[in-house]
Amino acid sequence: MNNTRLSTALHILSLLAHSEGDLLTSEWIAGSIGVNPVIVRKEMAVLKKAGLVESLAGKEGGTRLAKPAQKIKLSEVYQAVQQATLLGKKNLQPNPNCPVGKKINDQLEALYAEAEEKLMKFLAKKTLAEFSSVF
Amino acid sequence: MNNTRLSTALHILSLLAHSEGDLLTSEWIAGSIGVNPVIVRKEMAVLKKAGLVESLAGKEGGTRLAKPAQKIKLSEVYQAVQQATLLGKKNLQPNPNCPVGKKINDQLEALYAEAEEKLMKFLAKKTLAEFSSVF
DNA sequence: CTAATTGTAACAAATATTATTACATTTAAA
DNA sequence: TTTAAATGTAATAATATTTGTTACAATTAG
Repeated sequence: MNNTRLSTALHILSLLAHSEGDLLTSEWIAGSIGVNPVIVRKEMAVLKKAGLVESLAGKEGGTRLAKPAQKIKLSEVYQAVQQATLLGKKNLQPNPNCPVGKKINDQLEALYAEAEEKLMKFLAKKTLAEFSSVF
Repeated sequence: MNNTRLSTALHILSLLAHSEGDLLTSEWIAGSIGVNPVIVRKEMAVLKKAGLVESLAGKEGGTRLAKPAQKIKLSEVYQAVQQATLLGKKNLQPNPNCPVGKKINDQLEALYAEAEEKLMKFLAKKTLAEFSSVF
């Protein structure tokens, strides 16, 4: 995760959690994060697909949480934005004629999956409500 | 971690764990991984700094583990190769005039640090010996 | 109607990662 | 003592990923 996707998503969701159900525009949110509004809208598309937010188009439109902040687990947020695996890419071209090369990726996959599972359990214990309660 | 650094490091270390203390050359290791020998030597420099391997220069030179595979924890390997934080970068330019923007990075930092700590405890329970026992 | 907004595609710019070349240095062995 | 085989590392190039931008169609309240 050498990117800002999770940070951006949590920032967006924290703002929405504090908006009391009011619709916030991508432009307004972008101003708080310090990024381009299109970045926000793209991230919104991802959060929307995951059922975390809902948007209304058109004048006076905007976005709000699709369910209470108490019911949004941080694991859901992570899974929505996640692309690459937590611990990295596997090896791309291991040599199948080498006993290690032949099996390394299975072994890495197992390790990485287990690590990710542990992380999910950790994040599942935390809610957006808790995370954003300090603001 | 959208890179292959940990995978490469674990591949290298697994080969060394199976070499019975024999010195392996970066060229040979590179052939098993399927990357350029210089990539291996660069990663070696990192593992060496962490005290996990030792190298001998010159003809008939190469690299071997600096301590038994039973004593190398995967958390040590992770910490040696890690650059970015586990869950990503913080927001770069949050708006300090916004209550959320002002504190978001502290909050993200706390969350990310906790997640990383959990991961370290998980990886500290695993050794290179276990990881490479299947080869 | 009109103005404000979302949604998204297409493209550009910036950054990060991986690969390559080159060569100085080291060292065993012929 | 010379040579060949290594490491170590700097410099640079090539790729891939991430982030930013522009443009515009579609939607909708007023």
